Amino acid sequence: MRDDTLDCSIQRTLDIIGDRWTLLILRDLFRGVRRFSKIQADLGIAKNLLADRLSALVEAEIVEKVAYQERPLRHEYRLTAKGRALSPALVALMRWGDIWCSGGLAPTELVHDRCGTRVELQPWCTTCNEPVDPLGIGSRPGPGRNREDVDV
Amino acid sequence: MRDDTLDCSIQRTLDIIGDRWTLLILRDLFRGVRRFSKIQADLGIAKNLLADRLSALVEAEIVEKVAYQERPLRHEYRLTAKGRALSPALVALMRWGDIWCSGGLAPTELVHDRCGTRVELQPWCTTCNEPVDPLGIGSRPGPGRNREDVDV
DNA sequence: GGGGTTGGTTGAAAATTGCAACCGACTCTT
DNA sequence: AAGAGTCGGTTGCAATTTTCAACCAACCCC
Repeated sequence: MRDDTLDCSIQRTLDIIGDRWTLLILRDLFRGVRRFSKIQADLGIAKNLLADRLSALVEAEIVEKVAYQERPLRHEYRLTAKGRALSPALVALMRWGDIWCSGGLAPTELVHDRCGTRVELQPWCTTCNEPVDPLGIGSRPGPGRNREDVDV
Repeated sequence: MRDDTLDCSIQRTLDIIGDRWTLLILRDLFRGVRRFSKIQADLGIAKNLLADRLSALVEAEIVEKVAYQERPLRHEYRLTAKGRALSPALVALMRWGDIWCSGGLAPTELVHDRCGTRVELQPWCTTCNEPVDPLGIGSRPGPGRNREDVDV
């Protein structure tokens, strides 16, 4: 569990969405809050920052700007497939908050349809076909590793 | 609106770990980089910020400070159970980066130490104690509050 | 005693964020 | 047709955070 200092997907991801507001903006988009003024009021974020973050998200193709009416031309922001793919990360952060910051009382629960109880995200070994303890996870260079230079 | 924001587990979580450095520090701890100077060199973070973040993490009981030698008394930082519970969130962020920021080719793969093969994140039902098909997941307001909601 | 390592602290500059005011295009009311 | 309101911003400035370099204290080894 020690070889990779350099070329890290967590780093790359956090470079894009790892500031104080972006994940909260994405949470609102997931929840269906898609308009500038609604997000701004919901989060209490400064308007200039929200404009910056949204245009960065559009540039990163995580979000797209779509007209929702013509006559006063107005746009809303929608998640792309790339943005929707962040769902597991938000779910994982939400579950952690439920358990460790809300006394275990979830504001919103994800449930197993069949039995009606909570679902978690669990590291899983596809070979052993069983859950993996976090401390039993190691890392190694993957196929996408090509650069050996710049430090994170 | 505002009250929902205050009551959201994602918000609570990001209040604690949602700055630019904290998740990267935790990534290093997961990877076994546990000493102040190693983390500092690895991330390139300013030393005063690293000290601040680490003490905030200790205060939040995500990390604990443990002596690793006596005679020059030195400490290292270790994840607590609460910290280790963030593993799924980090894995989710990493997998997203693998797929969307590295052309689908993971720079680093997570592997099961015991068998050496790849680890994925699996939705897991804590009641049935078995994996859940993503299509079998629903959501509902939890005991922490009821509002109209989310389909993350 | 000199030099090196570890784990920091301090203080000032630079960058980022928060805040309030303003704007343009449009609509709705009177 | 005037005036007020909404939406989605932009601008400029103050306040907060982050960065960077210097310094420090304890301890080790030579």
